[in-house]
Amino acid sequence: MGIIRKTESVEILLNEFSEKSTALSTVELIRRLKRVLNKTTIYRVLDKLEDDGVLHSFLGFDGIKWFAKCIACSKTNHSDIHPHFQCVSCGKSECLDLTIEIPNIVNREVLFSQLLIKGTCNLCIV
Amino acid sequence: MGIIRKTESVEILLNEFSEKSTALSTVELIRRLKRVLNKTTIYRVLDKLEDDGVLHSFLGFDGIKWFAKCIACSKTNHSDIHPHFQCVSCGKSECLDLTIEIPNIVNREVLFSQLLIKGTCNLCIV
DNA sequence: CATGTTAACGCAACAGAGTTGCAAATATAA
DNA sequence: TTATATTTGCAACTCTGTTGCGTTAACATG
Repeated sequence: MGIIRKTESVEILLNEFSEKSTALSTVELIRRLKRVLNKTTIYRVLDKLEDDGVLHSFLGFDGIKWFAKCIACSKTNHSDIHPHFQCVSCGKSECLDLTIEIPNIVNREVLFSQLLIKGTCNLCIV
Repeated sequence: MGIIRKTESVEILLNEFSEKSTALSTVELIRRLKRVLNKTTIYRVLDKLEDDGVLHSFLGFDGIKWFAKCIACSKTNHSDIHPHFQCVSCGKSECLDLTIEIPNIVNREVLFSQLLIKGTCNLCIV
């Protein structure tokens, strides 16, 4: 896979991620762009952007897929092993600038890990 | 919610978890028990067992829900904050007997966290 | 600039996990 | 044993995500 052509769809989607640095769910993107892009296109472009190391993805607590900009990833190495935070109040997800260390586990080879933290975000704490 | 009656459905489902201590996915349980229990019943009983602190759940990398026995949970306090491991080869998930410390995050209140580790399990490492 | 090739798109239909409403069955208390 | 309230099965549905295919458009080449 990988991005080959610079199409309008790619531009539109990348534009959504350029403004804020919070993560966006597929559901939210489909809702926002339903007048402009077909949902199939959205899913396909997101997958390609992830393959290219432009975006990374994770699953929220509800099983919905979220995407966010990659900071130091390449096509071959997705190095965004940071935790993600999901707010129980407003539902927003965001990347956390933290490094977590995954301990070695006996008899098992660790390939990847995902830490998802549920809580209340800075805007929802009254 | 919570378990009120000791029904046959509850017994059948608990029996599935009594033999081994690995986690079971809803999909696997529905497949195993399709002759005996309706899938709606399976979902409902699993939810109740979780509410009662008998089982706990987590989402696998594919977004499918997994359940496993609780060790030290009560109705009001689900204390199974341990990592879960999912094998990329055989697909099995299991609880890891590790304690991970979630760092405090500025301006955010942490309520719950889930660490999911993807890798190769002891049986699939050749 | 015109044209051919091939990737990307839109649409519709589909797939799979999980939910809901309701009538029938069953556990439990009286 | 009977009354009552919970639980179950069924069917239909919701929602996220995927697939096949004909059409559109990006881009390289001449």
